[in-house]
Amino acid sequence: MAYTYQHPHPAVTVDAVVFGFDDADLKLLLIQRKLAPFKGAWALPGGFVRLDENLEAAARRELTDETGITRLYLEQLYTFGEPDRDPRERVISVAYYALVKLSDHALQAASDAENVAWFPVAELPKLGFDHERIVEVALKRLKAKVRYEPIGFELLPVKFTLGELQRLYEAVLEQPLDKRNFRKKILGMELLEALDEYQQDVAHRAAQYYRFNRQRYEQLAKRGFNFEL
Amino acid sequence: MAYTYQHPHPAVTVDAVVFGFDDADLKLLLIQRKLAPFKGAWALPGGFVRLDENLEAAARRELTDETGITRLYLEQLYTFGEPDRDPRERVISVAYYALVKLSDHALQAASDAENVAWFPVAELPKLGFDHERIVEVALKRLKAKVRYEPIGFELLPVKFTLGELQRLYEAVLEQPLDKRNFRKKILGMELLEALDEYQQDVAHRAAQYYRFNRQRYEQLAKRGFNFEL
DNA sequence: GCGCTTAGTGTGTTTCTGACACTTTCTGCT
DNA sequence: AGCAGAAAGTGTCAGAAACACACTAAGCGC
Repeated sequence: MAYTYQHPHPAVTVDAVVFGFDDADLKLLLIQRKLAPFKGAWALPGGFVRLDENLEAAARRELTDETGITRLYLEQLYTFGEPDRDPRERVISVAYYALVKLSDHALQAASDAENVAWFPVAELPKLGFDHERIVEVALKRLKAKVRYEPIGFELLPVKFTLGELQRLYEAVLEQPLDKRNFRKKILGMELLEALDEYQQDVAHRAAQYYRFNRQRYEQLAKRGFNFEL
Repeated sequence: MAYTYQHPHPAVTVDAVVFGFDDADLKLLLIQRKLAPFKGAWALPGGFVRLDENLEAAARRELTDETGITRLYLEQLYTFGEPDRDPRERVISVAYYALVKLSDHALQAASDAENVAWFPVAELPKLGFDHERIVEVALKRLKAKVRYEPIGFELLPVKFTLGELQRLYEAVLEQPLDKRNFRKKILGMELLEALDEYQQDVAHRAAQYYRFNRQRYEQLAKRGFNFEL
């Protein structure tokens, strides 16, 4: 079947930069390409947009198909459209970045016969297309956004300790934070609920679990409150 | 001439939200459509991306063609791709926002037989397509960005007074600012050069002119300085 | 020379930021 | 039993930044 137009049309794809966090490193989800171009190379999950779906739906669909991931925070990142970024034809890619709770989506290997793996962002392999550039932009955006919107919680399980939260911020911001100041600030916002629950089976004093109260955040945000770290 | 593909391709356009400032209001540049759909309605300048040009080049070309504007600050805003946003066919629009010095591009009417006009952002006409949504996103972005990057200067002439600068910020942020604190803060950054030049022919004390020192800003930015207002 | 208009200027208070070190609790090893 | 190791949890002080606030200076028109 063929599709004909009076003017030339570029192809449009979505690509997703999917971040996860494993209590030490910020990680990125990549797939190994089965087809040319860049056959065998690692690349961002993504694919062509269908004519009847919007861009975000396309990103979600591709992620589910290629990696099995379903629940995630997804936000549009930037659109990459250099004429030569794909050797086959003119392809414009609308990139998204996503944050997932690694605990939810354990290390399921390949879902679709494709090779899928998490890489620490500090040790990424060479990527196909202009995907290294896309990752760079995504990291910059994540780093900026995590400071003024409470999106860090999307990378943690529902219940987490303040230590885990701090390590997450340190990994994303690539700088150490002072424990006392960090706790003072984050608890002072009154967005976290302390649970009557503590770590089990740890070889040191057990930390208390907390939960992010999104409802409360949204109420405060309406009244002009700004998350800031 | 016809173009044929094996898979359906959407059309891709660029649209630009062009802001200007006239010493009182933030303004937006619109064109009146000559053709269906939305014939006669006001809309954002924009058009189809050619296959051999990148997205930003397409935005610049359309702006020059439709409005005659050449020198401007241009940055990608967001990509809009709801399946039904254009009644003709599936059209994905990569939106840009631009800041221009109104003084440079005086009220040249129509350059291309098209009707072009500046509207105060508070008094926009109904717009075609989903362009009202695009403007909304652009305003939000401008409001956020103007606080932590020195882009406000793009809306002013090279030489400006501190009063003009303050009025610009007040217009963009939609809130009054304290004159003494504003001056203290902006001068404290040492990004403005005071010129030996004063207003002429004003019916009150003449204000001194200043100039934004971009070089200095870039040097400081490299060393970790953050503009913030 | 008086009235109108905008430019230009400093201080004190409060709030926020950032540096900094010890005690508590739990496990595992001897 | 007790000691070593590891991370949790906790408060204060000093300097910096934010914010509120009101008068004098200069130029023009009448």
